Amino acid sequence: MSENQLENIHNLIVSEFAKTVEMFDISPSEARLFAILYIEGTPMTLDQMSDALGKSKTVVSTGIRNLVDQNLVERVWRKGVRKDLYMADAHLYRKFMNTYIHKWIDATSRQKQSLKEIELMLKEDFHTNSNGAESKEIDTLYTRIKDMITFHQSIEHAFKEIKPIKQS
Amino acid sequence: MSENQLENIHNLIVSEFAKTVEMFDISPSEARLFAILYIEGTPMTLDQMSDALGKSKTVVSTGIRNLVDQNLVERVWRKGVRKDLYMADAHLYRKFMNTYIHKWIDATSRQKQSLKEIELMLKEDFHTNSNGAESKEIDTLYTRIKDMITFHQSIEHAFKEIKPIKQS
DNA sequence: AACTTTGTACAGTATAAACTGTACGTAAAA
DNA sequence: TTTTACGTACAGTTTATACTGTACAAAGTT
Repeated sequence: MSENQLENIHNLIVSEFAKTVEMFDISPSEARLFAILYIEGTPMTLDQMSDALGKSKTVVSTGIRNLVDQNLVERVWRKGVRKDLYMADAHLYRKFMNTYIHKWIDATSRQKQSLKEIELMLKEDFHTNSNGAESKEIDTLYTRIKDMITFHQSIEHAFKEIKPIKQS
Repeated sequence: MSENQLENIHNLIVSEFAKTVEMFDISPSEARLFAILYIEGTPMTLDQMSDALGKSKTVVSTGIRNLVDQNLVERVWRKGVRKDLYMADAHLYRKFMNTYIHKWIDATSRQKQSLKEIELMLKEDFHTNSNGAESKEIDTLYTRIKDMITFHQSIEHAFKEIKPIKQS
């Protein structure tokens, strides 16, 4: 009875935290996998995770690989244990938030660059030869591109403003 | 030839900007719809958008509704025009970034609250009656919940640090 | 060496999301 | 009023995603 109740609470915590992890662009299944692993605290095998997640071992295998690739989970070694063991990284904020911020900054600066290149193309091709109807569209395109670049600069600035916080 | 080239550039810009819009959790199709509308600058009808998007009118209809619901697009009225006209809001940063920040802050504070409630449940149910094996699990759960709450506080703090920027 | 066990690739299946076309209510035009 | 045009609800279809189970390679055990 109390046994069961504790299991319920455990489950509640996992579900709640999985939602948080999902917010960082991680799929529901993998988010829950991470949550299970994180809340467990100790290293787990694929079979244990498969049990806890209620999904096949294949799902866990590929899911774990993605999480490892994203540097959120690491494989640990323990003497005398044959199976692979995995453990969630404890530094939640550092791992999640910093990666997230960098993802935004990278994407936005890359896209800003693309827009600038397109802007150049427009300049080179059309600053001489443009009849009436065309030149009007070209003008609006210029305006739009400028606004979009400003937009990206604002985004970049916003995310750069976030300072990494030291925490466990 | 130059006609066609301009169309190509137009298309490049749309594609590039659609990627940006997708980053704000908007589906690819709706993101492109917004990009088309934004770059066009002038109000468009459903049929025009359907043409430009290359998808059926139904898709545009539902897509536009979602964008309107998210306050990114507004219906405009023009004398003598029978069809509905829609226009993308020009205030990119204000509309996208502020909504996005608030979404994060709302979600994280809500989840933090849930975790605190679960923490209370744990306290009430288990501070007296806990045998050995159980009490160990309860302890780790406490540690985890505390860490998760700290995590949420850091997220909340980070997003609140972003100041809204005034721009077109 | 033969025999187990473990992790993952792959193919097939189930579930979910996106899209199309028809049908219909509503409102403008004749 | 009748007719035409517009927007959207809905059902059906296509396409993408998530998942399962088998099969196999690699490593461990006897």
